[in-house]
Amino acid sequence: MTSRRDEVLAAALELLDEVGLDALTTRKLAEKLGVQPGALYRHFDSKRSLLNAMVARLTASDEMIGEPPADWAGILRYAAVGARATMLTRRDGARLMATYLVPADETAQLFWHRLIGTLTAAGIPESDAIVAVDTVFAYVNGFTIEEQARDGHPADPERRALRDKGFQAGLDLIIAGVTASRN
Amino acid sequence: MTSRRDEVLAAALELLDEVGLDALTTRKLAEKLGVQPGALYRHFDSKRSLLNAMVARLTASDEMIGEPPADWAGILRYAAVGARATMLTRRDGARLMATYLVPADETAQLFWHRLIGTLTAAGIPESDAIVAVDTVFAYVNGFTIEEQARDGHPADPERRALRDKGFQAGLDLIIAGVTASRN
DNA sequence: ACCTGAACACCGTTCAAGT
DNA sequence: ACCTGAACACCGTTCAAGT
Repeated sequence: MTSRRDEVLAAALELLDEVGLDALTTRKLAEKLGVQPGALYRHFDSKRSLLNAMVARLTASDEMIGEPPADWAGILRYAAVGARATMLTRRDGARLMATYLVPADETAQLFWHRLIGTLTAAGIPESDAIVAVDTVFAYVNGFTIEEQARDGHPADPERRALRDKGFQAGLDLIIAGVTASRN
Repeated sequence: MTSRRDEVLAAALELLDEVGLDALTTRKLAEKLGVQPGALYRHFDSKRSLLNAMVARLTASDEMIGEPPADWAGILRYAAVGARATMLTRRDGARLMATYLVPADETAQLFWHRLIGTLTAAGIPESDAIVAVDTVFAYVNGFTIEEQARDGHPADPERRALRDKGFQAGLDLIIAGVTASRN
């Protein structure tokens, strides 16, 4: 049931963890699959489309742990923590997702709209909700790209715990800003 | 008085604007300089060290326009706007700076410490000041990397004005969060 | 449907040798 | 001090041909 394309994708994600985004080459991927470099182009138009597919795969398997909270602040925090967790599942995951997430991605669009909807339903004006969501995700991207560049993969658990604390603190700051701007 | 090294650096920054970070190759740079590819290695150890030097050059010419404000919120805003302005001077400037800023860079270290000092002098506890500064710069990086990936270079003036407004709104949100967390 | 073989136009980097 | 010439081990991608 798993297509050859899916197997290639799985191998590509494994290779990403092994060598990192900058050293992820189509030729190494072909070697890992026991195949000639050109054979990959039966499954993907280009390296870029391969990387786009890897991102789609990551965001799709974006299983959130635990139940989503009911209040808007909890939901926003939950979404941010979930996005960061997805990025941290793979070496250079944040840079990969920031660079190769296709803007017209349905799942991402839907996700964004639902978040905005949640905040407006809680009484936040739509323009404020958009600013809040965009700010939070710019922060998540910036924070996690820098984190993975500095710490490598996998980061040792102590450093990870420290980064988690720093991330939460910044996230809380932004959420406090949203609350403050509401009055 | 300008060393050959400086000329190479200037050509590299020109080339960056012309082709973008991903297409910036040592061979194109050599051609632009009318020189064989190998000749560059008299001036730089590697492509990476070239890119590091380009970042250092950008951050050094980080002339701030106008006088810095006196209040901590103004100074934080001023620093964030200045960092973004520097990134926007070159195509892919944000990604370049996020990827190739050497962590031990003296200028960057000093800049960071002075900012923290300003906030603590204004009565903000040091741990809060660190969170505030780190959050703001993660935001600046994340926002501007995404902006340049989407808009290209140079961005047309209308889009730029729109991005500026969005950026300011997010920045104000974070600063409101710092203020709120102070009480 | 999937892969091979072979090629094409590129990369970053090294190093002896020239001026 | 700066550059040439030539090489080495790589890249992404195409395409006819095989099974």
